[in-house]
Amino acid sequence: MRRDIFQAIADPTRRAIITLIALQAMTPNAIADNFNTTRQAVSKHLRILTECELVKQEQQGREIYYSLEIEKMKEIDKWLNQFRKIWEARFNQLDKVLSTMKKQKK
Amino acid sequence: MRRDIFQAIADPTRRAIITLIALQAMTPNAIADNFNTTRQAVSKHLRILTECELVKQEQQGREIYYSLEIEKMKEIDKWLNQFRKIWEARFNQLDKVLSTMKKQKK
DNA sequence: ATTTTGAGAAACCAATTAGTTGCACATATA
DNA sequence: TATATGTGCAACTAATTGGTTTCTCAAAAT
Repeated sequence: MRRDIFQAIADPTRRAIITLIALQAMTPNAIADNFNTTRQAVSKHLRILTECELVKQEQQGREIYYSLEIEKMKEIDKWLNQFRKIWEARFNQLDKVLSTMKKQKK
Repeated sequence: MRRDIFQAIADPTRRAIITLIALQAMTPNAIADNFNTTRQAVSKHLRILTECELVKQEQQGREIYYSLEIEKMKEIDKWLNQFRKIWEARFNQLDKVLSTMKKQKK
């Protein structure tokens, strides 16, 4: 069962977890407190996020702190890049149209 | 059945379709030729992509041309923005300062 | 006018998913 | 030492998913 980053962020709960631990590491229990679900369900999400290396863990006594592997998020950004080129090209075209309109106005 | 853009791009075939029609509109049959699957399966993917407004269609005789709604892709970029701030901060080596502060907090 | 082609919709199926409950195990705390 | 707490894992379930096959309909081609 190959885990994929796009599949990982497809679930709204997982996206919320990602946002939650982006700035500070948290334990599964602390994370679960923020959702209307059980700790075990959160644990499963964390496992999926860990499998695709979006999240790293740090054991501290009997607690495990989970935090975001921010570098991995860049992969989405990288995929988006091909489309960014397109929408920037469109914007430049619009820019040309607008400047042409301005010239005609004069 | 609420359609969500993140769920839409979770499937690898759908991501490939998006890339395929990003630059030029294509018919379902033409799209299906590029994959090892039936036209009907592609048709289902296109329905999902249409439902979340990632794709628009243009009828031309009995053919239907599908093309990417590039503006919608910006929503992913918008969501990524919160993390972009973090990785840019990390680039400025601010992360070391922050993690030191967190440890002292404990 | 008949046949071919392009396409969506419905019914069905196997696989996967997100969630639950119950368990085991290690680490704190009394 | 006995108990409470934090966690992961396995088994199970209901819902969803991606795919196929079959059907219908409309537009082109013969």
